[in-house]
Amino acid sequence: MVARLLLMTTFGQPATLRERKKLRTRQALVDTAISMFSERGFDTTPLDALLDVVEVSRRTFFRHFRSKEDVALTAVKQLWSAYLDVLDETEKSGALVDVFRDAMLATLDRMDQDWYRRFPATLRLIEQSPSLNGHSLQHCAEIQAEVALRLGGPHRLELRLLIEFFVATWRCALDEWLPACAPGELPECVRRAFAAMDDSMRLEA
Amino acid sequence: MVARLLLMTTFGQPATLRERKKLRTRQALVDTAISMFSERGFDTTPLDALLDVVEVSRRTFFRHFRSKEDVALTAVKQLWSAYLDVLDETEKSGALVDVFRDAMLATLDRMDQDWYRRFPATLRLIEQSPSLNGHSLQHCAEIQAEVALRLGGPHRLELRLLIEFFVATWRCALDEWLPACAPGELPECVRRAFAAMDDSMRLEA
DNA sequence: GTCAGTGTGCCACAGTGTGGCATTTGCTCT
DNA sequence: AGAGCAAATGCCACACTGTGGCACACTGAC
Repeated sequence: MVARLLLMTTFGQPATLRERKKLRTRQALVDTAISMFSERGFDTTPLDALLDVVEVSRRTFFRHFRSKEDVALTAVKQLWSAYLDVLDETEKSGALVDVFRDAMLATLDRMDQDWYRRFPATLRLIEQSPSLNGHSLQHCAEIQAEVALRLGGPHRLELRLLIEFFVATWRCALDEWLPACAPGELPECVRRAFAAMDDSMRLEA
Repeated sequence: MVARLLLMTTFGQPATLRERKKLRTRQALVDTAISMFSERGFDTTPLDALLDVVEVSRRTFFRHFRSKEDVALTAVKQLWSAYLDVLDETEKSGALVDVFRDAMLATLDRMDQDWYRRFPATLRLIEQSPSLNGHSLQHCAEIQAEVALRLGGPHRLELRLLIEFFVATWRCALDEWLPACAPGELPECVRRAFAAMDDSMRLEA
């Protein structure tokens, strides 16, 4: 059992037929969701419409995803999950801001082409739907707590602040990137945003 | 008509009986909501339970508040509304971070005793319920956009960053304050958090 | 082949939020 | 004071999301 789990997580393909089938329906749900929500709007597309297309019962959907928002935000969650992985592998030395920034750049480098197709669409959905925005922000908060844990507990005020600043800067970078959404330009947007942090603290009225 | 509106907004008491009555039921909803949610939990308290106690129909409730979360977050919204007022009255000079911080200190000084009773309870509700947390974060985002508007448009990357940092710092200050929640200590928490901003940027691994 | 485990479908239900329409209640003008 | 008007409210029905219970089907192990 342990060996099979390792097989699944190390290479992309799960060993058993059952698990592959499960992943197929999951993937179908994610893909169809993104495309239907993008076309008809998130709030104005009932979940049942998605389920009819994918031919999956509501009960099954909610065994795969916690909510309608959850399936729409899959790309975002994948990014942060990968980010935590990168952070675990990174040896931290020097300024923590740079560690956070470089880990994000490394993460962006890892994401595949399929992700770069879904992620901008997801950002547009978030922009358009308050409900998605709320869930997205809340997920960011959970990630922040996770990052704080990995760096020695949330007790230090300065550390908590820095992590908040990091995520805030990342969101600003996304806003700069969103209009064009050229995959190659995202790292540059991230670098620009992080470079602007110091100046922003010194802004005069 | 205009005169009456001015009367209402300038002094706390609206002129007409109708408007006072409206405010009474609104206030009853807010008070009862905070107390019921605090006692029985936000997610585990059906809206109908609240409506039965206040003796208000669902239809009426949703003419006063946009959602169940909305009524629970009244204290938070009051704070930010007052903050925007203070910001409008303030003449901005010197470092913008200080302007933001001082405006918040001035706002805290303005809030009345009733607010200081409800606000900590609201924070605990937010901490406990993911749904409330999401709505609260989204409201913060709306306020950020509003602040950016009042300072010359959201186009400047540095300005957007600074506003994000300000709100993030405020949230950290709240986290420091939350355990004790002594009204007099909140300004001190705010000052400490803002004082820690620079150090946080220089944190080493 | 049998049997356990698990993913799934179906049904019913609770809870939130909205639209339409009638009713009441406060306000205004004569 | 009384009639008319506008606003607030109540009531009913409905759409949508999310959950619990139970039965069925399929996969994998013995």
